[in-house]
Amino acid sequence: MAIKHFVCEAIKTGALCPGDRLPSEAELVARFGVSRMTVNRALRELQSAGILTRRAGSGSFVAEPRPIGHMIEIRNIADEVRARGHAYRARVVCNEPVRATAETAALLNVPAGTRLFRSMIVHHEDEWPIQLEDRIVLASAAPDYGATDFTRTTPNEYLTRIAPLERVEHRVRAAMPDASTRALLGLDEQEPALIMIRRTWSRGRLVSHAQLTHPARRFELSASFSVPGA
Amino acid sequence: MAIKHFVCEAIKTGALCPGDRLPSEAELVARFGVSRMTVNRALRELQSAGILTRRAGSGSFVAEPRPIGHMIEIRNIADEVRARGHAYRARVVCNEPVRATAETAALLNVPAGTRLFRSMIVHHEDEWPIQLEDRIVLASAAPDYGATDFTRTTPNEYLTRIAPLERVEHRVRAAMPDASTRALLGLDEQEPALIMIRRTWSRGRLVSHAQLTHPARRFELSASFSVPGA
DNA sequence: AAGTGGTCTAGACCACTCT
DNA sequence: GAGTGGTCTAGACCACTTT
Repeated sequence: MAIKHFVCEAIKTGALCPGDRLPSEAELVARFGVSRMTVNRALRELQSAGILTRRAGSGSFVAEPRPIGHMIEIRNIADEVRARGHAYRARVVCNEPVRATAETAALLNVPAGTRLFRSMIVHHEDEWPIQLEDRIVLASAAPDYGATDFTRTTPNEYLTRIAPLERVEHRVRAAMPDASTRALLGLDEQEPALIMIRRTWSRGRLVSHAQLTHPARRFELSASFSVPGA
Repeated sequence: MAIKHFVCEAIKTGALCPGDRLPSEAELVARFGVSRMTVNRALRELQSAGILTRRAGSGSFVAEPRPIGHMIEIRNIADEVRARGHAYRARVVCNEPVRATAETAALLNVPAGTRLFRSMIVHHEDEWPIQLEDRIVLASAAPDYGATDFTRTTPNEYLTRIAPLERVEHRVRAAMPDASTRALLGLDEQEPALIMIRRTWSRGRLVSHAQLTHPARRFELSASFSVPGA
């Protein structure tokens, strides 16, 4: 439908930004020469897709960037910690431009030698390490990644802000961490870790690969959802 | 809206079952005394919610039981194994009626003494144990649970068939398994396990609590989703 | 008071499926 | 060919928000 396409394109190209008001139904009726029911349906469907918010008496607005967390509640770890009433602190072990090696190239599905950033960050809850984040990022998709202060903003926050998130994939497994990981997370020798591989796509490209290692004792991944319509 | 409510109630009460045909739009127009656009919108919204499937020229039908797996792909373990081209086999360690103890009562949020079923099943992929399923089920919600042959159908399959699934919750963590679990899964002493707690609700009640233990080496939980509209 | 979206009506034309 | 859903029109009344 022409109207949905028009609105989606305007959002993609940036002509319409989150919070912006759309033309009213009446204006779109005039502009596209269709009936109001048609305009109304188009906008209603975009609303139910989470792309617009609408308020009777007020107008239709481009929705804020989508909340990812509905399905797998791995949101912003800093917010999560603070929501529990604890202090959040991050220690940036490294954050530097690198060239893709054979292994990292395979992880991001790019040629060896591609410019990447590699960061390792230990996230703390009240001084307790709760996550080691080992991430590689496509430099062309996030040119300022290396200059970002990740004690103030998390990589995930940064990436979702600069690049529209299209797809996320999580894989979770348990493993015994290696010695250096144990040291960074302050783990006992016998303690297993919950490892999540999180890959994100933007503008059709796989842009980031993160390995998130958690002490098993101090972490649980949860997902909960209702069956729609039931 | 009256029509959506009518259809949903008919499905909930069992008057309409998956695969059944609904009255045509014209019939609903006559029955409810509303215009066809109203009927059409109601049915279209139920379709987009995944409750109906519709085919032009043919009719509207109650959709098959919903695919749970979109968000967390823990589907039917038997199908998963077979999809990998391997043989699936289940060993039922126990499956018996029990009364809720203090602990199991707390897990299902029922009074102690409530009638339950308790089953323990080891799922195998080509003779390799890949999951220990330790489950308790509300007997009043699944009266035939104890008489079901779980070498032929999985508990999850059985439960989703007899009770409309309303809500699922998953919690995942890593842990070192105890000795009896190690024995059932054939694990080494040092091997961590990925433990998923899966709780399911039906008709407003928490009906099942399952602890699924997986050898970490042989298992990965994955979830992948696209951002709608992006 | 003017403008907005929310909802509904009565009618129309079409492509498709079923027989 | 009869019946189905897919889509659209032109008009209406309402509750709400904004000014």
